Amino acid sequence: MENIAPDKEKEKASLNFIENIIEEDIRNNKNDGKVYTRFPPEPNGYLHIGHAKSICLNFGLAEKYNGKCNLRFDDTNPVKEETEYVESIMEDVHWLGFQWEGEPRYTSDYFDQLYEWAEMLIQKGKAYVDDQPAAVIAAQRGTPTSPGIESPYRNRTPEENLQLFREMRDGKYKDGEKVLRAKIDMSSPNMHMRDPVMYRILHEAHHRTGDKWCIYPMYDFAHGQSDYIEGITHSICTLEFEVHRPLYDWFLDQIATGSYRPRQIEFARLNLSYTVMSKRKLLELVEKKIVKGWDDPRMPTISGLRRRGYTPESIRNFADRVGVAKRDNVIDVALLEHSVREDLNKRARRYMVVLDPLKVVITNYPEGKTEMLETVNNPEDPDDGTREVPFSRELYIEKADFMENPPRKFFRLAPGREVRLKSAFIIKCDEVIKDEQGNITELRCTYDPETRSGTGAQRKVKGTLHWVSALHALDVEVRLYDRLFNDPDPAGHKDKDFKEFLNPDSLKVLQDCKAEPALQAARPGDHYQFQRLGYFTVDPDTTPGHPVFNRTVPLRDAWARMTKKK
RNA sequence: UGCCCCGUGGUGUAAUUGGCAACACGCCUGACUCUGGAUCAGGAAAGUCUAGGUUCGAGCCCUAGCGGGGCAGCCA
Repeated sequence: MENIAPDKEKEKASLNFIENIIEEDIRNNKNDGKVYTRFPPEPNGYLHIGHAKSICLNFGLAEKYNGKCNLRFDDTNPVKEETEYVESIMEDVHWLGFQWEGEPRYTSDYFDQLYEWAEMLIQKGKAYVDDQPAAVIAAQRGTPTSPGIESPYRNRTPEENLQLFREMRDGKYKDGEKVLRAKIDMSSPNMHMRDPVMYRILHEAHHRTGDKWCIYPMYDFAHGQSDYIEGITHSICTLEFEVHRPLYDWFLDQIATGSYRPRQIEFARLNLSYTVMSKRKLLELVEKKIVKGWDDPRMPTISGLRRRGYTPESIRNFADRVGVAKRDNVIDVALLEHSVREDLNKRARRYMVVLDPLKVVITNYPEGKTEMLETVNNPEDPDDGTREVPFSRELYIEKADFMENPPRKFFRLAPGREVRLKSAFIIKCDEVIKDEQGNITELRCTYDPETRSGTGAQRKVKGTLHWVSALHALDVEVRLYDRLFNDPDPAGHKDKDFKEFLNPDSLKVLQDCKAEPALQAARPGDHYQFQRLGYFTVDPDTTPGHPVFNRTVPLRDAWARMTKKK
């Protein structure tokens, strides 16, 4: 009775600060105790791992609290937005494993309503049309440490404002000639309250509304209202919007009729070491052809990670582990890498592929003979069965698995030494063949027929190598990726451009790799572990006669760590 | 020299809301292994930015500093 499972009690995981807020809101029956979130990207670029954190957060919270989550495209700026991006965003959210409530929403769907609210504010004397150019308005806004001054147009009558605003809408003015501003407080300590712009003139076709509008609402006059229209209860965004919150609330107070209010909550965006995360910088990498596209496997975009071989599960686990808080952070890429290894270790089949081949001839093995050896598909998953791999007289092993003068603790092949060939036999190196320049071109070995795998052979050797039968080998291309930047924080240097830290060796293409024949069946998106090397996935560049693999992440490598230390 | 936010091992996140710092990654040992992977066992690593205060007791509360970040788009 005294020691009954105290552990079970502790199992309730601790909550992050947003969950604490939500649970308190539920306890207080705020907004009828409902939880409704949304993921609101602007369709002006591809989603990256930072968005993945936000997606997991918003959709995850909805799931956890039996709520709903919308996907909403925040498309208030037609000059930057495109349908291409809308599509990639939907694909990425789905791929991560989430389904939004109903149809995707668009802020542009609310343009009529927003316009009505704008007229309402004008009539209430809380908004006015300003004729001044942008530079003048900016100057009048003051600075963070000094108050602004009021526009000479600030006290136009509602009637005049209404007429001017309608003329703006009707296309009577050119871009920049007039704006609609909220009449709040030019001396507010919060810059965003100094009569913020609500509408600007933009004679620009919108990807959804076409030419219907030539005035478009600003973010601040659209976001909270969109939340309100959709019944969002918890509007989660990143820290830089913290100072916008009073304005978010101010606009809502102008338009809301009942007691329902969405609540904005800010959290710290994700930063990853050895990469950049801003859309602007990622765009630059794409436009300057430093990478091959948004889905280049070196990019931190969701599409890049997908092509690199990351799984949705691994990214969701990563997002969980990263946590949610308000302090600035830089997550070690090692955590992301750990998340894929963990996932793929359980699921990926093991295959043998030699990246940098060295020929081995088994001199005591009959010429022309082939035997099929059974091997386990995945030792972590006994249900995944076995397959056969062909063995013959001539094989390839990894160049790095042989050394003529091996250091201590080198468990691989060397003159006179023995190793086990995975799922096959123990072989011994008898002779090293070299060309005139002294390069090793071939190894002559003998095998011990008594040591065939699976026969209960008792002999043990320290090393086990992967190998491929030369006769049966499939030629494949393998792309090895490394971090895109050499610096942990490439964007964090005051007077240096982030591109100065590009890693020149971030991509290495190997053309003559030798794979076991079973890999013939590999299809784009399949995940494999190449025995002793790492996890690899099939690239969409694959064509029938030419398989292409991307290395997702290498295996942890104790030997590499040992040698690096020296 | 205004306003807002933040400050816990190398990194990130916790600490039953005031009870004497935990989890994960990374790192180091060792065991095991037909992957130098995985797994298993163990270890080093913060005394919670600083200084005061309240309290029997403070990472949690108060005060003052210090440090980091954000805010002056007709971007989001």
